[in-house]
This record gives sequence, structure tokens and C-alpha cells, in this order.
Amino acid sequence: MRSADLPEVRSIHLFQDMEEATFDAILKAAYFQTFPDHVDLIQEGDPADFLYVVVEGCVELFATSNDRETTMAMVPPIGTFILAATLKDAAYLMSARTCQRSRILMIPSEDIRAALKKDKAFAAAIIWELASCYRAVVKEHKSLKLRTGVERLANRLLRYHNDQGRNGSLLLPHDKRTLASLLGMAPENLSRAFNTLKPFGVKVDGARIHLDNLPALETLAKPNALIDDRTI
Amino acid sequence: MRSADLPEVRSIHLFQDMEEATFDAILKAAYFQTFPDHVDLIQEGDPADFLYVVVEGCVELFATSNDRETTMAMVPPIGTFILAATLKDAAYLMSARTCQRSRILMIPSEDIRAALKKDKAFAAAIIWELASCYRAVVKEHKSLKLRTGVERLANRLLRYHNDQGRNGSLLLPHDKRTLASLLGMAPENLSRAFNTLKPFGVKVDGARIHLDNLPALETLAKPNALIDDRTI
DNA sequence: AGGGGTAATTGATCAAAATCAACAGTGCGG
DNA sequence: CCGCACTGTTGATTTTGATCAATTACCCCT
Repeated sequence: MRSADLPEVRSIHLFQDMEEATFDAILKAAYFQTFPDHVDLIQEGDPADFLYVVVEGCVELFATSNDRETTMAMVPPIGTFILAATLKDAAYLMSARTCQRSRILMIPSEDIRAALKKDKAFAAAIIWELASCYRAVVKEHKSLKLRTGVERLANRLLRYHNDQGRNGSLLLPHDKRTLASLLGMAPENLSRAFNTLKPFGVKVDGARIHLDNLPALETLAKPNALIDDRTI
Repeated sequence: MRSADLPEVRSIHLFQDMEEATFDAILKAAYFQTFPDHVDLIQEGDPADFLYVVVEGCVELFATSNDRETTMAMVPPIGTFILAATLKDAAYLMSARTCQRSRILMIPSEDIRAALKKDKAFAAAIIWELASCYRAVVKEHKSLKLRTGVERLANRLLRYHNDQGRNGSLLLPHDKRTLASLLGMAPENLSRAFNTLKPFGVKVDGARIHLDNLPALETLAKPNALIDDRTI
């Protein structure tokens, strides 16, 4: 892999506390590859041979059943995916595809499992990461069960707005089809949900969204730290 | 705690491989208490002071937002809950209440965290447990996003039927209101969903359900191992 | 600049699910 | 035994969201 990426990979939570020797061993076993846009990386049901790290680009995790498909999560750099399947040596529950040209680090699952047995700090980091992933899905699940589509969109906009500096405007990080699927609605309904939010100061200009009446939007959204705050 | 319960607690996956000394230390720090029916054990947002183990009875995990409430999971004996919050020393994302008279083991979170630092086997068990919990929520989430209410019910019935010996009949483990909330639907819609399933051989007699046409039900349900099989 | 393809929007319609209201069945306590 | 509370069921209605169809807007490409 490019040596310039090394410190970045090392700096993510999962790897930062591990011993130098463990990190070296893992990197030695790993593959580093660049994929074009829209390439399938893994398919749900397949055995979890690798842990994936997105170094550049972006990866969509999605799931399928009954000819229906839904986006489960988007993984930006530097992020890992399907840690749980890797650790349990089980089948992937989600499929993954690139949604941009992406540089991906692939670490054989058995090397991950070997490393965590040897390296206490790595085991601790994995526990932390798994607990965080678990809580993230629980929050998603709560959102879907407790909120309407419009409310989910409103809160998602507030989240992006926070992430991007709270300056009254935000850029959607994914295209609207993907956002719709992520929020659990049809693309058409996302359009309509944006219209519903217009009286609450939400102006849409392509991927650029302006929030002109934050108090009104927050009144409608009723954001809840135990759903929307990803830091807890 | 009653010495008769000890082997049972010890036998669950989370505790079975840990060192004797670690188990003793944890038990010494733990509280063991019996609660009546319908007692609130924890409230979402509270700091995770304890890891809970249901030894007898049953506990409902639920979440709230906007004056709405939904059942997230039911924890039968012998099961633990809110492990992730305990490990991250974070706020609970879910509330818990007994739904029967229940005997509960409460282990201070700091003792859990101390134990996993000392005991490698315990750390490994926690990783396994967390990965399993994560995958369980992912499956729930997939079910909710990819299936209609009737489909979720059909698959849930097939699951209970499998658990209870595949003999053409099953007993609902919870009351119908709870089941409805668990499946993400209103109680009225659960009733109607049962009616929808009548032509597929589903006969309802209180909590006793008869499945008289398994092939037909399976055709409708389209069970999917990556959603419905809790063993993978 | 023109053309082709994709994403997004809009409208119309349909299906799914929530809500409101009423009522039957059950179990409990007086 | 009766009334009361609770669960579950049914019907009517509304809301929400999905689907189908058509159109528009926007890129990208040469």
C-alpha cells in the first residue's frame, strides 16, 4: 500500500492502540486494492474471508430479500466494515459495493482473529468498535420504528448540518436515491418529504440544502440524543 | 444468590470460559434481586451502572421518542442485556421492565470492565457476544426494512414453530400487544395480519397457533436464513 | 451545441398501516 | 354473582407510504 496511507489507517480507533508488531503482521497479510465505481465487493451470505477498510472513496452496505433492496449504511474513509462477521467467522449479513472509485484494504479474517488473541490492546479496541457499531444499529432501528419518514429526514438533515459546521447550509453526502433508501423510503417519497419540510425553512438546491428556520425544523424533528447523537 | 442458580449463570456463553477467579470476583460484586411484574429496571438515557442478567422471568427492552414507544427485544432466561452500554460506560439506549416476576443479577459495569482487562477468555466471550448482538439487530433491521407486516409475522411464527419442535403448533411467548410492538405494528394490525394468514393455514386460538399448511405459509413468508436464522 | 442517459421531480393511484371507536371475551376482586 | 379492568378483535376512516407513469433537469460526452 502507499506509505502515505499508512499513518491514516494506523490512526483509526481500531488500530491505533495495537502493538507495532501486530499492526505489521496484519499489514503484511493484507491486500490493498483500488476499485472503480459501482463494483460489488462482497455479497451477503458469503463467508467472511476479509475485514475491509475503506481508505479512499466510499462504500455502500446494502441488504436484499424478496427482490427488495435497502441501503443499510454508507462507509466513508477511514472506516471498516463487517467486523462482526469476520470475528464470528460467519456469513456476511450485508452486501457491499463501491459508490465511488475507492481504495480498499482487505485483511484476511483469520489474521484479525489471530491478532486479537495476541494483542490485548487490539482486543480492547475491537470491543469498543463492536459496541459502537451495535449502538449505531440500535439507533437506526429506533429511528425507523419511532419516526415517520419526514421526521427521519428532518433529523438526518440536522445531523449533516451539525457535522458540517452549523452554518445554515449543508451538502448531502450521497445522492438522493441512496439517502432515500438509507432512510427507509422510496425516492419519490424523499422528494415529497423535502416539500413537506419547505414550510420549515428547508430549501433544496440539488445536493445543497439550506436551513433557514432551524428552530422550526427542530420543533418538527424533535431530535433525540439517544437516536441522533453518534458520539454516545 | 441461590446456589442452585450459579451453575446456570456460569453456563451461559458470556461466562462459561472465564477463569474461576474472575467469575468469583464478579459474583461478589453483583446484586441479586427479585422484582415483581411490570417493574421498570432501567430507563434509556441513564448511565449504564450495571450489566443485567435475567435468571428467571422475562424482561422487555423498549425505546421511546415523541411519546411513542416500541418494544426492541424480549430477554428470556438466561440472558444478558445492555452489554454495549456497560462496556462503553455510556448511557442506556433502551429502557427495561420486567414482564413477569423476575430474578435478576446486576453486575456493576466497572467490575465487568475490570474483569475483561484481566481475563482473556472473558474478553473473547464478550467479543463473541457483542458480535452476536450486533448481528441480531442487523437482522431485525433488515426484516423491518425489507418486509411487510404480514411477512414479518409469518416469519416470526415460523421461527417460534422451529424453536418449539416443528409439530404443527406453537405457543406465542408474549402477549399479542407485545408481539405487535416487537414486529413494528399496531396491535389492531397484528389481529388483521393473523386474519390475512388464515388462508395460509394459520389458526389462532388465544396464544396457541396452529400451522396447518406449512408449505403455503413458507411460500408467503419467504424465510431468509440471513434474517431469520439466529444461529448464524 | 446537440443527444443520450441518469437522477430527480411531479401527479395519479393503490396498498399498507395507523388511528379512532366500539365491542366481545376473560379474569379478578368484591 | 356482578361489575371492572384489560386484552384482543372488528369496523370505519385517515394517514402514510409505495407504485406506476410521465416529465423535467442535469451531466457527460463527442
